[in-house]
Amino acid sequence: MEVSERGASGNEPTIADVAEAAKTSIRTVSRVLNDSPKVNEETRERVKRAIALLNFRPSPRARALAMGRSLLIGMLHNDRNALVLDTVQRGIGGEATRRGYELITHSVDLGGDEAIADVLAFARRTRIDGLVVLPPVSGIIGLPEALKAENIHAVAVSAVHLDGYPAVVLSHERKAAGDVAKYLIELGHDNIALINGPQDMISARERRSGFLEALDASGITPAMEVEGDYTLASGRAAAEEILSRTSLPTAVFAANDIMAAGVLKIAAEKGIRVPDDLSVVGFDGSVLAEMLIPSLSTVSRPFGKMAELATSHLLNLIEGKPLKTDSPPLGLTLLPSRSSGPATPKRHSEK
Amino acid sequence: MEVSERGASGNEPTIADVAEAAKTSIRTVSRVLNDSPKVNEETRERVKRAIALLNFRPSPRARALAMGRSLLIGMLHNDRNALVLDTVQRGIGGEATRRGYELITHSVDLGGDEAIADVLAFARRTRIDGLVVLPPVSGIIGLPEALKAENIHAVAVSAVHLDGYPAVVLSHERKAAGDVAKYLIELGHDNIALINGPQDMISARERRSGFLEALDASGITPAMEVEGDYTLASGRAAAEEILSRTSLPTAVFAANDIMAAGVLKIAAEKGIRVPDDLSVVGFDGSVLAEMLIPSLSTVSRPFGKMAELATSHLLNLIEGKPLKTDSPPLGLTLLPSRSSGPATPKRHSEK
DNA sequence: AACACTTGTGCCATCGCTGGCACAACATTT
DNA sequence: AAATGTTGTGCCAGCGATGGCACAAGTGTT
Repeated sequence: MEVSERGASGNEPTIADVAEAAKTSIRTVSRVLNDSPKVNEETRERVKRAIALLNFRPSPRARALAMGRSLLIGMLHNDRNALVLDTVQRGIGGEATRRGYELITHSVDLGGDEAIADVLAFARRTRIDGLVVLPPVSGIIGLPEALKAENIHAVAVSAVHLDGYPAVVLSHERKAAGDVAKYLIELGHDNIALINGPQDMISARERRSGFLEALDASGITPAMEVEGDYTLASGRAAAEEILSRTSLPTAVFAANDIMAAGVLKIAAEKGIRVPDDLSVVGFDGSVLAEMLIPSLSTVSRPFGKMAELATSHLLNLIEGKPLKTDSPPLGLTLLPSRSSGPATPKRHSEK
Repeated sequence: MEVSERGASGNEPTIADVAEAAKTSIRTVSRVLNDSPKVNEETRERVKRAIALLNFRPSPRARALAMGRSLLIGMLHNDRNALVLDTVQRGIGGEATRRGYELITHSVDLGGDEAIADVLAFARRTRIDGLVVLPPVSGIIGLPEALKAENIHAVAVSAVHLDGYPAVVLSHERKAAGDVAKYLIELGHDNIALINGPQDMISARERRSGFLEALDASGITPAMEVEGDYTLASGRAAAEEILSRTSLPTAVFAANDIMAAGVLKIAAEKGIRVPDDLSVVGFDGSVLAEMLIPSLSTVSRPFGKMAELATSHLLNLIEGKPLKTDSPPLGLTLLPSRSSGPATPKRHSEK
């Protein structure tokens, strides 16, 4: 009776109210909520009607406390430019919600040993059940071990397989970068400059070596290599360096779209026509690509799908279900656009 | 004793372990955790040492259950504000964490009546203590009333005061749009086209009327107005329409940076030089602005600060503290760049 | 010396749910 | 007819914290 009074007092209905309304016990209602098979069909229906009638939703906090889990997962990211964050967050959040979890995001400042401590503090404070680790955070060395030591489930998205994580959703950036090289070679380019990403990041190294290997397979040596840090300023600086020489390359591959944007800017300033005098290809497939002039040829990555897949793995891990990592790897796609074209002989060329 | 055994078994320490280690009661430890004044200084120190020794962190779930709150706040995002998501999330998350809350994100699809139902379902499901509502979601009509009916605290960020929300952090977009108009007028422009945002959105209406009022104050009538929907495609379409006429405007004001990017693209295609033949100004101050060619003149908004302020208000509301809405409104800043310049007489002009 | 405060502390119930176990009711085997 | 499943159901004890209340000890008042 006290129970019914509480329920009627304007607060949220509780499982006890449902039990009373369905004329059964709290335990049975709980079984219905958790899809336990040991419930009579008729009883189950009665309970479901009561739930619908009262518009009852179980308290996640109480469930979490009783189950010894938080029903919360975390996501680690670092994307100051936020070109993909929304998409990724939708992917993770959607899958999490579907399976009864909620998402807490945490942005990590890279660099320094503090990053790991920061992540651990976040995980302990929130008591999340698991963590989806996105690039470039997944590249932090020692993080999977630190997480394992604290018994925190984690699944990573990365360009290469990472030891330490129980599951990694791979983004075959090496291959995709090779595809870019082949594409440029087919267009007749053999005088190609690279603007690499920071080489302490795994994905940046992959993009570089994939590109170089493909060049090498055609017997081509890059005209020049410059390292940037994925920012616009570094793309501009690299382009200044590359485009100030007397002998210009006919193509530039920048390891991300933002640096490619820098190249386009410098080329425009110097009166170098893209793609007539210079082909430019980026990497990321970000929303930026089609906003640039000319539209940037780039490689699109299915971030959303990858994030969703990683989340699915993570939840299986948390719930002790088999990981089924047999799903085919998601491919990256070269999206040729207006910033790249056939190589043409130039005034400056030796030949 | 059972308690200590449990504590020693490798699990997280609980408040009972701390109480035992500090040779006091659970209740007193709880008081220390909650900064209750009724604790002897010496006892408090002893408890604090025990907490540090055991590396104890109270379980948010258990606290939440006992306090009848979730200690969670929600944030609604949408792909329309994808470019600022990271900044906004940092602002909200930082303030929330500082005050003992965590942030749960939820993406909302605009359009349709489902949006409101979706938000309510999210709020009920998660039992969040409050909601920070950002544009464009804050523009949904009827949302504050729906939230109030469900007793969900909410604070909005918006371009205009919104009835229904107990607190609104204002972004003076009307004034800022007026500043853009004055800026263009000072540069000598009097033949100006507008690409407005979708007029069912409050901020888009504010930007439009602020701009038009300032033009009017100088006795200028816009050469043309086209409505877009804040996407690149709509910016392109609008630009096609505006720049295909025989008499070109000398300046275009696009209601957001993405549409302005579309204008730059069409202008480039048509051989219209920016800023020599045409000045272009956007709105948002997004990362995009400096990546475009030429760098886009735009209006920057302090999203991060606004989000943080909104969060602070929200938490005060939740905790029953006074709202102190006396803080000075945060200003938007016109950032002139390379895409705008003095008006010059043109071949096509009548004059 | 008796009374009323103030200050600090601890016991117990409670938040809303799940897990373990007992057990009633009925069907199936020996 | 007794022994043994098989289902479905309910009771009770947690999960880890907070809130209300009682109360011991120290201080100040008549």
